[in-house]
Amino acid sequence: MEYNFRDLEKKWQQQWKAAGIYKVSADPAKPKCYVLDMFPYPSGAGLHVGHPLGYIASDIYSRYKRLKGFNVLHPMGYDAFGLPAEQYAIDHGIHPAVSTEANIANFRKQLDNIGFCFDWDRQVQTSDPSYYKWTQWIFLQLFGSWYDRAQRKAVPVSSLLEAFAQAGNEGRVCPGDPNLRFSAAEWTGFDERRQQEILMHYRLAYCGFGEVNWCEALGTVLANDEVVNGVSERGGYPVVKKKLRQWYLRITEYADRLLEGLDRIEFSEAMKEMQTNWIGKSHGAEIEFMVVSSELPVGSEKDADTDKVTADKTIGKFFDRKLRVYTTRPDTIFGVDFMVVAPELEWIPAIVSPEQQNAVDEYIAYVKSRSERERQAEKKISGCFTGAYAVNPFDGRKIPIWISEYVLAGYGTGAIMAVPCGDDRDFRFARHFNIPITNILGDAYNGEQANPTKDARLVNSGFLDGLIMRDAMAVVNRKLEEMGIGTPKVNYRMRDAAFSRQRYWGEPFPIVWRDGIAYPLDEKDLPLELPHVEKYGPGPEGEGPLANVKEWTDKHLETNTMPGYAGSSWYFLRYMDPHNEAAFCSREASDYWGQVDLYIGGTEHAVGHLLYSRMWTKALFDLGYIGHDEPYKKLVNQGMIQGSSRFVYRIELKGAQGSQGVEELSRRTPVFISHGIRAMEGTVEFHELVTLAVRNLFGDNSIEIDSIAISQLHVDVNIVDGLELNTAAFKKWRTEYERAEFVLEDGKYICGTEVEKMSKSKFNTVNPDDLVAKYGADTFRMYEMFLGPVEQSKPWDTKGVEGVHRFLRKLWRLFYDEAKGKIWTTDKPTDAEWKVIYRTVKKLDEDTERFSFNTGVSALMIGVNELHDLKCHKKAILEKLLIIMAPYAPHVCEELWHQTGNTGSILTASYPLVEEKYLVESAMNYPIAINGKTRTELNIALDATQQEVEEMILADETVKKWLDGKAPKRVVYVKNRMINVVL
RNA sequence: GCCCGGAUGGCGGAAUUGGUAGACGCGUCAGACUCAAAAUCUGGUUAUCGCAAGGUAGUGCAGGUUCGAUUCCUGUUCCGGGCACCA
Repeated sequence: MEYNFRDLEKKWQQQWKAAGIYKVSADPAKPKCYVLDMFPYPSGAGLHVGHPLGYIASDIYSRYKRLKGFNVLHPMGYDAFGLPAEQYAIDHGIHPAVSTEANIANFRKQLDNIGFCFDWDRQVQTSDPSYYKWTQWIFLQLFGSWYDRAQRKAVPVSSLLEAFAQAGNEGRVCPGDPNLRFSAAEWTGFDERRQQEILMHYRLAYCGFGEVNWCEALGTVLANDEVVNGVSERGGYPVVKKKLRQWYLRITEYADRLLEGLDRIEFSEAMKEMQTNWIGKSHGAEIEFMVVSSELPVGSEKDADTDKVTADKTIGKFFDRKLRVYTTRPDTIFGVDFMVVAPELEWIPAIVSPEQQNAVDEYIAYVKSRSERERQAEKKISGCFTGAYAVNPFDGRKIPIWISEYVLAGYGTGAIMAVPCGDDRDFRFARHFNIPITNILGDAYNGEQANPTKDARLVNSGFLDGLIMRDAMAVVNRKLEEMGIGTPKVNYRMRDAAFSRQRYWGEPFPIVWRDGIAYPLDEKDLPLELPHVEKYGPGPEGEGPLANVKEWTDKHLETNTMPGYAGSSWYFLRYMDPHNEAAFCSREASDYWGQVDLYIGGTEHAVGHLLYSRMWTKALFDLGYIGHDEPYKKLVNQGMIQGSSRFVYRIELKGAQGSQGVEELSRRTPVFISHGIRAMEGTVEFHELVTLAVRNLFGDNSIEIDSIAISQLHVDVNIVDGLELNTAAFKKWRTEYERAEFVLEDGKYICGTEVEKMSKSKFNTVNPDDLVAKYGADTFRMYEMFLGPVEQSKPWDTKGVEGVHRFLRKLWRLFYDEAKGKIWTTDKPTDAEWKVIYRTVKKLDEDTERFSFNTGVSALMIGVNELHDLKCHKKAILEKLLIIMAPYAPHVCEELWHQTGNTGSILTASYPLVEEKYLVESAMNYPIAINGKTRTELNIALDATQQEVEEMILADETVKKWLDGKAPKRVVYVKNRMINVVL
């Protein structure tokens, strides 16, 4: 009986399906375990070998936990709304719902091939109205709530209405407009419009205005992804910033709780750091400066009594507009040499001097064409003086106000005070524009480099002179507050999340507009279904495609749709109760399943999905809909499987005088040169070699080549073996290469190679289906795990898959022999055999528990090898092996489980317990190092004392040789580890 | 530019807490079986010097801490991911 993986895998997949063995339901008698994958976006390209990496890991863990007696929830679904399907629709006229369905069917087929234990009855699909009904419903909860800073939680907006009517907004700072104050009487006096406007400034989901990438030529808003080098990816048209009405989520209100929550969840330190940096909490001060139109004469600037500047109308005028800056270093205020303001702030024109007008206009136009990324990544320093000055409130010094692209309007107040002696970027800016630098650091500043220290003693700093900078902060802050021109402030780098898209393929907002006021739809009107359209082009004025739908606009429905992350912000809850028509998830279900115990997915979601879903969870918790406020207990980040691209090199020839036909020839007959030959490009040998080869190819010795151009082309990795191109397959790959000729090295065509993102356009994708067909699902699963740690990124290489396949056959041969047939027995195992199996059980248990699947596979290989060496074919031993291996290779283990006379699925077996008595050792081979370098080994009892060890060591020949008659300085003896002799 | 990772033989990787660097697998070399091939089995395989015993170097690079560093610290190079409308 042989290992016929194709038949047995198919057989078990069918039987498992028929038996509904992966169906799971809440069972209070068992401990629960919720294992979740980041659900895929069903792209048209299908699944490539990178996708299943995380799925296999989670599948193994789920099966493992199930064997350990847990009730395991392990669902799967599709994140089905998104831009690619819409773009495909625009290009091909196929409705996104249609292409998405087809893609999902394909994904499902591919996933099923691999033998996952998903409970498909719980599948969710974000684009399904029965699902997005609840996305809309949650949106309405966010719209209907505000964040009460006093209680530190979200509460219904209705609570505001009562409070406002009684006490105005006293004690309820308006997050959207912090300076807003009104009394109860004022509130009741406001009309509906004003009241709604104010409420909007409180809501967790609110409407505001924001800048988008606007492409006039395409008449549409573009994603950052679709903008390359400042122009549209499609067509290369100019892209500018445009202000549009947008929806936002007030995630900034949750900033502190998102930070604190990190202490209670198991994310990697790197992930926590990324989220922490993204939230970017900083302590500092907001300071207000007077703005003046021209320089004040030296010596007249300060009023000695108040330390304030008084206006002198003859030499310049003060503007009404004050300059507010946010700084984390108020202690450096005497070192401020210039101010920098974000170029897009709308009040800039009001302060620009006539002389600077043109320069400023030009600069603003330039910045408008630049993306935020470009602005921050730019190494070249740019900026423009406005002609206006701020006035230092303490010494009256006039400070030039500049605009520069590196300051962003969205952060802090959109303006900074620049202290060149203490900040590197400010320093370089000052140097570049020849702005004089004030030294407030004394010796700590060398004039060559900024010094960002907080520990220097301040000089040139008026009333702060002599103070250590870190101590000076509180002093300045107190003074600023006294003078009423500054307040200590906690700032966050994180901005509110833009929550609307001018697109078709997303969830419609359950919002209707009346007289410019947004009203929520009634819950009973959900879902608000996406209308069917024939055309997917944008609407007028940068609106989404829904603005073209008459029935939609007639009802004054919101024409924006929700972004891709809306559906993924709560899907983990829907899995718990996927068919509930009365609620997004019953409290009973969410209380039972609770947090996701293990979440597996890529780091690319570090600051997007993983923050949004945490916020939604917190909001739902605050409102009492669920009982936990962090969605994920533990997160494991799978590495990205990159593609290993292969290249061929086509040459284009220019003939010398008398060989004009060569160009034509090389156009008609594509000639490819091997990688090693290309590497010689530019040398005389190269030219000669190619000439010779071309003469041979075309049978014409008179050919003279003038110049050779080489173009590098991606070639399908699947027709390359290692680096060697299968030239016959290459000719069949594309009709234009049918007549291709090759210039080989050592008789082979060697391809160039590069590690890149796996993508269809780079022809470096490897389809799991092909591997499963060739080696079986079990081999594929184990091979993906064996590649390396799940967390690590690596380029895909199919090369080692044979080894894993061989291992599975070797396992099979423990049970069946090709010639003899059945060889497994019911004999009683020896101690040595027990030792092997228990050691394997123990190691695999530890490895699986810590997600070290690659070493887990290795442990299984070692176990099987050792059992082979022992010629162990005993059922009692092998059965245990099958159980622990079943999570990794479920099909073959299930088959052998039944072959050895077991009834019932191996899935329901229970995990073997280790009998430690077989593993106890009394001695070990200690490595003996001399000065840290291992020189020999000695077998020493584990309970040996320091003295016994020293005696043994000193008697050893090798040690004696190294000691050379001298006594050792020291003998380091670490029990169970090693012994080091220090000379 | 900013934030976060990573770098170990020809290749993927192992070394879980600072304690034998290279487990396991691929590839490759030699051998066994075979008419032959496949499959399978046995042995070698970091480099270098040496017949060997054994020595020397060695975990991207340069330093440091330590009896001992792939592991900790400082600096640096290259590669990957993210940077707010791809998902």
